[in-house]
This record gives sequence, C-alpha cells and structure tokens, in this order.
Amino acid sequence: MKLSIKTDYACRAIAWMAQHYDEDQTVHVQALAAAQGIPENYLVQILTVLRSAGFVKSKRGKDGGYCLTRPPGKICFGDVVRAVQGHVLDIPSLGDPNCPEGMKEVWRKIKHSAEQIADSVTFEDLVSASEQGGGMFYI
Amino acid sequence: MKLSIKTDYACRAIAWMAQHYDEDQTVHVQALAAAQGIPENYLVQILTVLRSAGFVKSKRGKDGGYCLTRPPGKICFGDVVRAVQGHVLDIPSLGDPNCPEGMKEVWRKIKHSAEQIADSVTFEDLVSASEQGGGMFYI
DNA sequence: ACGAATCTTTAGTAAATCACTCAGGATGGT
DNA sequence: ACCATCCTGAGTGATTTACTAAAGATTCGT
Repeated sequence: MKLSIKTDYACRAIAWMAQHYDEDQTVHVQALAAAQGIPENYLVQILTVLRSAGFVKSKRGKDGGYCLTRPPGKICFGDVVRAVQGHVLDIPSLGDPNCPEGMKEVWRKIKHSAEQIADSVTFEDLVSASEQGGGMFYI
Repeated sequence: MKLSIKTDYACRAIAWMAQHYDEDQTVHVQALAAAQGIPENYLVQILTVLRSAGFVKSKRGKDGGYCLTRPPGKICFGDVVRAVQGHVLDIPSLGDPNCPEGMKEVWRKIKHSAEQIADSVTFEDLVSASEQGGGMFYI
C-alpha cells in the first residue's frame, strides 16, 4: 500500500494555496510548481482534478491562476485524497467473498482508522502548524 | 493506496494454516489454493516468500506440504504484510525534503496507526474469531 | 483588435508494477 | 525406479504511474 506521488502533489498544492488564502490572490501554476518542486505539466493535470472536485477555481488569461473555493479550514486531507485516488485506502478484497470475514475486519479497521485521521486534519491545521514551525499533534 | 491481492493472498494462506495448526499436518499447495481461491502457481511464489521470511516451512516429496514454523499467536498481520510488500504503508514523500513537514506528520500518523493495528492482531485472533463466527473487535 | 500570458484539453509514452502462467528441475517416500 | 510434491526462474499481457508535449481557448492591457 503505497501513497502515489500524485496524491502527495495534490495535497501540497492545496496546502500552498491554503497558506496564501488570505491574500485573495490567484496563484500561477508555474509559481506553485516551482515552490513545491512539482513538474509543471503534471501539476496542470492535478489542478484539473482538484477543480472538477470543487476545491479550487481557476481564472484564465493574463493574470489568471488558481485559488481555493473555500477557506482552508473547510477542506480536509481525506477530501483531497479521495478526489485524487478514490479512496484513502482501497482494499479490494473487502468485496471478495473468498476473503475470510475475520481478515476483512482487520482491513476494515485499518481503512477506517486511516480515513478518520485523514478526515480530522484540515489544511488550516497545516497552515497554523507551519506558522508555529512545530508539531501539530504531539504538543 | 491500494492493498495488493498478493498481500491478501499471503495473509489468507497463513490464516488457513493457522486454522489447521493443531493438527500438525502439512498442507498441500493445491489444497490451500483451492480452499482460498488462489491461483496455484501464484500461491507457490507467495509461499516461497513466506518461507524465506521464516513464517512457514516446507517438506518436499510425497506427502510434502507446508506448515507454520510457530504458533499462530506468534504471528501478527503486520509481520506478514511487511514480509510481502516491505511496509504496511509506504509513504515515499516522507523522504522528500520538498514535502512540507506538516504534511509529513499527517502521513506519519496514518502510517503509524495502520502499523499499530496490523501489529496488534495475530492469526490466532483470526482463528478464534472464525470459530465463534463473529466479530473480534466490535463485541 | 492585437499580442502576450495564462489556463484547457487531449494525446502520447517510457518505465514500473501486477497478477499471473509455464517449463523444467530437485527431493523424498514407497 | 516411480511418482507426488515442492523449487526456481523466466516470461507475459494488462494496467498504472509519472510524466511530456502540443494545439487550443480565454482574458487583459494597450
């Protein structure tokens, strides 16, 4: 079970826009790509996904760019991850009748726990964590 | 983040051998494959991994087969998953200096939680759960 | 209206991974 | 010797990943 870099990029993109949310400016793809170390052409595709999922809106033309559609406190990790890769954790055998019920319960428990953590952290939490420069969980 | 069917097969194989552990018999690949709905030739490869990881031992020749090297209570989910796929959750961006620290902490927390659950369940737990025919967690 | 800067969309692609399949060899009991 | 079983390594079609590229649409300043 491996986190795809695409999902990570998506979260980084949202995180960056969350940090610049109060300035009420659009962010250029190029700037975002450079700031987060993401290949520009790849980021474009990711932003398209994030736009159709409703997290960001875009403006074309000169002085165009991207910005969040709602405050960072209203977007959680889980939402973004699900928009990019469907599930936080995808456990195909949960739908397999050959898989013993006891095992399914273990997978389900792991899946549920991952989802709960991802859903409990918003991008506002990330912004405040980075402003304090310190841990947001193990204070 | 998707669970590979290979890992699932590996756990099913161990689970099946755990259920037949007290009989102190070897299990044939063919029987195991049929019982758990796993392609036989694929299962062979998985058992090889499990053997070199020390979970099972094999016997060749007529009346050969596989059995666990230790009681099911001494083998946990996490062990088997790590033997097959390296990590319970693999988060490559934890090693990426471009990934913001706050995000790493979220991934780390999810990873840690998944590992802890996987490490807290043994295959003996699975056997007793299936004997009772009921839930092992949400009693 | 023009041109530059930006986003939009679609297509392509090399590499890796997944989930097998197969063939031939080694081993051990009878 | 024979046969049932495990052992090993090679091969493979399909899918996914992580990009790259190119041609088009939109907006703004002038």
